[in-house]
Amino acid sequence: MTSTGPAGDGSTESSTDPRLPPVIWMMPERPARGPKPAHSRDEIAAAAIKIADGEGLDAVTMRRVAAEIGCGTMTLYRYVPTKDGLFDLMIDATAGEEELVVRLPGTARRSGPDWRAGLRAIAQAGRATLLRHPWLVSLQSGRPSFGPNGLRNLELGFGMIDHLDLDVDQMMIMLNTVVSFVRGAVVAELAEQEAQRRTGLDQQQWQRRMAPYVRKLMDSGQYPMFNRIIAEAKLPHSEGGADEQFSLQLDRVLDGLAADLPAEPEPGD
Amino acid sequence: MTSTGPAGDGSTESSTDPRLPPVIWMMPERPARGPKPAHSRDEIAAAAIKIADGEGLDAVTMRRVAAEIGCGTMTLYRYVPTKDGLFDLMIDATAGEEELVVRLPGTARRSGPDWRAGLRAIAQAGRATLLRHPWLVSLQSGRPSFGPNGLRNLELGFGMIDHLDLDVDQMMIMLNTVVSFVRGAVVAELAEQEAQRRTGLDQQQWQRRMAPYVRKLMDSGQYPMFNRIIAEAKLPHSEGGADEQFSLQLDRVLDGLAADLPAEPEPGD
DNA sequence: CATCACTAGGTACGCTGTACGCAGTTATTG
DNA sequence: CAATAACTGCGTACAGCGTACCTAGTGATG
Repeated sequence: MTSTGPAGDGSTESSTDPRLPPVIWMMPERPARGPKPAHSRDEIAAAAIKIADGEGLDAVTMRRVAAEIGCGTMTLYRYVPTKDGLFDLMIDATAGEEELVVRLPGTARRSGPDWRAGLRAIAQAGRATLLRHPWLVSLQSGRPSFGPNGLRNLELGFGMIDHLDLDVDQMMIMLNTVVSFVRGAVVAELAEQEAQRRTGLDQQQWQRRMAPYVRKLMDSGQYPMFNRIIAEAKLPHSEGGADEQFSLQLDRVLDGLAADLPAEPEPGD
Repeated sequence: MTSTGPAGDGSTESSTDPRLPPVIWMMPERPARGPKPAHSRDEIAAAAIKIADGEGLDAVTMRRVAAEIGCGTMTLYRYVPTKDGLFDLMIDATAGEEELVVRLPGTARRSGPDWRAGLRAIAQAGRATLLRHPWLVSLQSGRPSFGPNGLRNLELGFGMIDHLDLDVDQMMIMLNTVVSFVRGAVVAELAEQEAQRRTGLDQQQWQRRMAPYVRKLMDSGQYPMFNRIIAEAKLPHSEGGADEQFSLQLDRVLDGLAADLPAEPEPGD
């Protein structure tokens, strides 16, 4: 029933069970001895990302990635312990794309960078990355990223608010709120185009397929709000509007965070 | 290279291409003629959800679901056009779990329900559902839900803020901000346990596998913030604390939304 | 009762992730 | 310098996936 395995409940558990796939970041990129690997993690991640960007996450198969970098399928397993390890590589590579060196002049609280501008930069960079790589959301949902680039970003993020003298839990709340909002907002933005990618349809075809259903719903008269949305909503159709809408919503979230900070010392001299 | 198919670029596009998988909600649940189907959509969705809850989304295969309801594998395709259609059924079934009939006494703005309490109820219900079904996030990322239950919730949501006399775009911004935040927040909450589910490990095993890597990172001295998080953070370990933290963050988001509303007419008589 | 649209389900195909084993290559060691 | 051990590269093979296609049975309608 449970289908977890035929036997072996693993009664004797050593500290590091060799049966478990290892964390990829624990393995050295260059072997201590033996020939130099023909490929690098960056190259592999770039190839996988290129495929995912162009053909969707489902197109990222071990065979496909191996072909992309020009090696045998099983050779890939010399670089990556499992397919999830490949995903870890992709996640961390996208984390490396974000340029978060927003070392702004610290003017506001205490002495330090402008935390609001810092979080804003994190949010904008995160949104840009997620929009550039629509598949990232589904990968990030379900695995914390502890690769070198992810860790660097984490350090930068906490550095943005370090001078506020909050305890770690409060800092995590601030950052998590922003990151959560960004992820959720991008999910909404991507919902349409991601759906059409999964089914392999372009915008025209997707609308063509949905149109009869949408019309049926509107004619039923049961969904007045839905009718208004279809008839009146301008948001989903304007391209540049999304940036502005995101920015506005982000300001609301930052307002909320600012209101939750302990009373700011009087700025006046 | 593209491997999209051997031939047939589909040059002649009729208005409704029969090659496209149909929208499941367009197909009648009961056939007009012929024998009554042995199973219902609700039953199939419930079976799939049960499997996903218990064994993870990867365990939801057509064969497995068919076995669960006691029919042949291909029989399932009599009820569902494709596996994505099964996912649509699961999504809408979870939408049906949410009890949003929070018809509160309208006291605040104009005459209507308390929009803040309404959005709060939506957020709490959404979070509860997502926590009850960890796999839901990855399904929702990438497909808008237009099933009957989803539409009902959409109508209820817009109904919560209808009396505020906003235009449709502004209403969508409000609702999307809340929904986005909820989804993102739950993703953060679920990250840990979802990761361990994907790899089939329990909390103990996951920590055991990560422990050497975490220790290495801490000993490297390169990540001071990471060190502080591991050493000082109490949040991830306290169970009931998550509810409270979510509630606090949600209040921040709602504060931001309230601040963005047009000036409220003076409540004083 | 005959008809025929429908349901149920078996078989088969191309695809996936990956376990395993073998040959070739190179940094270290005697 | 030669031997060795550790490593890379990769072909084969297998179980499991989604699902196209086909056959047989069934029950409401005429």
